[in-house]
Amino acid sequence: MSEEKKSLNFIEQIIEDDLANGLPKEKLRFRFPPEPNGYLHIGHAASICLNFGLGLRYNAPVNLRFDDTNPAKEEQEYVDAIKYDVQWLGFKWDKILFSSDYFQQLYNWTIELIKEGKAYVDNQSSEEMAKQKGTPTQPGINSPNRNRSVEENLELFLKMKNGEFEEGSHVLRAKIDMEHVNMHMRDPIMYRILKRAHHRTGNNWCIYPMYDWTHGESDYLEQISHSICTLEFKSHRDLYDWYVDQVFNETKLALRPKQREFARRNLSYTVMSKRKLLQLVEENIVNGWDDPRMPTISGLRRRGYTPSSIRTFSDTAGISKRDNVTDVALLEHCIKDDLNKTAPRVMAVLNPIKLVITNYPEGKEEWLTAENNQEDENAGYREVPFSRELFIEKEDFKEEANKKFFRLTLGKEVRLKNAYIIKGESVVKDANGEITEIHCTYDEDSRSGSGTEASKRRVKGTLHWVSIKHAVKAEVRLYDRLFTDEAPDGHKDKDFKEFLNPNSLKIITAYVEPSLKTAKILDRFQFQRLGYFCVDKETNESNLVFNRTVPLRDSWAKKGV
RNA sequence: UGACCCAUGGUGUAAUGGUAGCACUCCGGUUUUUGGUAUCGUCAGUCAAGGUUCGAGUCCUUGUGGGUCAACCA
Repeated sequence: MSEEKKSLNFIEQIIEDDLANGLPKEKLRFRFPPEPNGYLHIGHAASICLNFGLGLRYNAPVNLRFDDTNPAKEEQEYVDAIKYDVQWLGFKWDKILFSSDYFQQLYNWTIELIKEGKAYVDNQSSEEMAKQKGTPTQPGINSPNRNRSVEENLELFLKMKNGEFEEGSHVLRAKIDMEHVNMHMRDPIMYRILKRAHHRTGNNWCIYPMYDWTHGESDYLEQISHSICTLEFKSHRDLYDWYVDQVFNETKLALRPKQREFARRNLSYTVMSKRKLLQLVEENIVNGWDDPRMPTISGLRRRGYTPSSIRTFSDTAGISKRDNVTDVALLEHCIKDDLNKTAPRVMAVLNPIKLVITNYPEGKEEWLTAENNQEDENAGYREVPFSRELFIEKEDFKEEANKKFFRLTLGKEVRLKNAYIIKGESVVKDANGEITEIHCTYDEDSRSGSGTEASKRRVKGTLHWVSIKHAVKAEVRLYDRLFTDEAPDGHKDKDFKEFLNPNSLKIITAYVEPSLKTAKILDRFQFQRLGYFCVDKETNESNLVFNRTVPLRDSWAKKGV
């Protein structure tokens, strides 16, 4: 066997270079650092698969670290959901950690920085400070408070910490360079006053460190070798490095973490920003974070996506540094490919019309053997009931049709899947001319698997069906893309909600074979000839609910039009 | 009137100075008791102009296009 040479992505190349330049392999360590202010989505999955994938590849630990420095937005509910999603995706973290674990250490370091004259308290309004900050093309000017004495800074900062000042009245700033070409280096804020309870530290603190002053230091404390984030943090890298430099102590913690950036993953026909997803939830445009139309991990799960399909998608899409919009067709391909191999086949009729087999004895019923999954030889068989009156799909019958219509018409034969060959004979119509029943006859010797000559006859079409007497009613939710535009938030002068698809959810009543009575929440099936479906969490004793994960490819419908 | 990042088929990615490849999508053929799957095939790409080199998608220069940066958010 020749080993396949898999090309490295640019992050792996950076790591390989570092290893080649002397970084010991045992020092490799990664982290996935979500802020617990919302649910994880398919874009996060890219980051999760990247970081945990690196951990697997190099046999290195990966921490799950919650970046929880803003109590105004963060909640325990999100922490729990994120933990669940990461493990559901199939990854194991080394340690579960919180930036808030480092508040005291951060505070201690801050005192040192103030003593070294590298940080100062500023009590100007945010408007004043913004004015002094300059613009990307114009340098800023120094704050009048920039040269407070160390003693005064220490005293003011202590008062900030002790809650003696109002929110917004004072901040602590790093003293770097107001003329720096990088805006982030113009005396960035390190601490602000927030008189709010934190979901973990309660009311212990009323000053909270900012992201930049927390992230690199957390990486450093955890000795993360490669801190991988998205592109918009690129310009934060100078600050990241500056902060790490301030506390770096080779004898205590020898490894200096390295921030590297990759492009976030976008998906066509949806939005990925947490703010916009939150808006969809709060305005009840969708039914919660786990609405099956949402690109969240929980939404995809409820829709019927498997962890493996999401991992395959992330790996296949890859990573790079350029803006991208990945075609949702790739995601759909990944789930279809997975489910094709694993999902049991069943019969369900979504749009029923009655079919009567006139030469089949009234009152007779047979239990026919059906293969669960011809792609999986271990999947076995089940029994499905057959009788004189069945439901088939309305679309599977036409009174008259051309040669390309491989379904039931008057005078022609088709096979009923797992059952008999039938021939269309006549129709019954109501006063409006609508067909209410189709009458047909069956060939008694043609039963599937019976081995008779008649059973081996080839007919052009095969239809799925359910026995009316035995069928189980089920609610089926048919989903379409949430937006009608490939990039709903890619239009400068239009709100993304203008592109909402009014038909993204259609609820119907369907009839399914009785074996489905015992289906459990999250069980996935292929409704033959229709698509993949998954049992919804709202299923109960009296109401069986299915979500359509994705339809089967339909090359007939495409040509049909 | 700045700095930084990016530019390969419709989409996403690979080629580490040496045959532009893979996957998805689209389209067509074969097989099929799912118009599914499988399988075979077609179409389709290096932003532009210069330069270096025996040789450039790759290196250099200039241009063009896109993105990021001025929250007491992360």
